[in-house]
Amino acid sequence: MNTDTSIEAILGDSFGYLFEKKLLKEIGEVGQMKQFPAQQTLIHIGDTISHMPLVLEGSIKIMTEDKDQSELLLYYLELGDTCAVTLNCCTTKAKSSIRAVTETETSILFIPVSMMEKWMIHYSSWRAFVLESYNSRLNEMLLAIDNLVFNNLEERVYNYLRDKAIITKSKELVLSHQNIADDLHSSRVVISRIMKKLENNHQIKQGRNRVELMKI
DNA sequence: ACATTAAGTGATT
DNA sequence: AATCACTTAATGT
Repeated sequence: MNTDTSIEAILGDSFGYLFEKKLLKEIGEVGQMKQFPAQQTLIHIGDTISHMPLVLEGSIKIMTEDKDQSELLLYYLELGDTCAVTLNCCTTKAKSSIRAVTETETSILFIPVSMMEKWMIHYSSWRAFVLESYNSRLNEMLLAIDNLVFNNLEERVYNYLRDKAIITKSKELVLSHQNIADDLHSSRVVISRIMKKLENNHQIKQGRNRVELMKI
């Protein structure tokens, strides 16, 4: 899982159908593979980004943060994803406007910005990948905004739990009401009441620091 | 046994 | 829906 040969293997599996062999080889040569445990902050707001991440394993939570440290979840990055906001930061040398935290154990391949500019010019498959990725990130954000504006908190909480279950590939989640409140920019008390409701409607079962989804 | 942290509840805005 | 103040329950030392 951390030898050079398996970087190639993972690359082939995840991106083989996307990129030509020559580009895959360059990615393998230039990319730095790194592993992170769950719940590790990778990018703080205000950080300057020098490398672009390609997610090979696990998932990453992308969120905004305001002055009082309260957060709002924007979207998740999963296998084969890259961060659109980072793409922007890379090309314009701007500072990060988001925070990135690993949600599960994660393997990431870091690619220097200089390389990605070169590839944009020389590989149409790379260009297509970057544009596609930018597009799907934008769509996910639109969904998140839609959810935020048009759904009540109860639906937002349920959607949040469902998404989390999908990402961790488990119906049993380990998290506190406070965690949910932070991600959804709400308060613990309110979440507790909503969770009670969901439990009474047999949509979830819950205990201290754990939630089980009944349907998926 | 005691302290700490998570979750539940009624009242108020 | 948020905040406060307080209770109850679960866990760690």
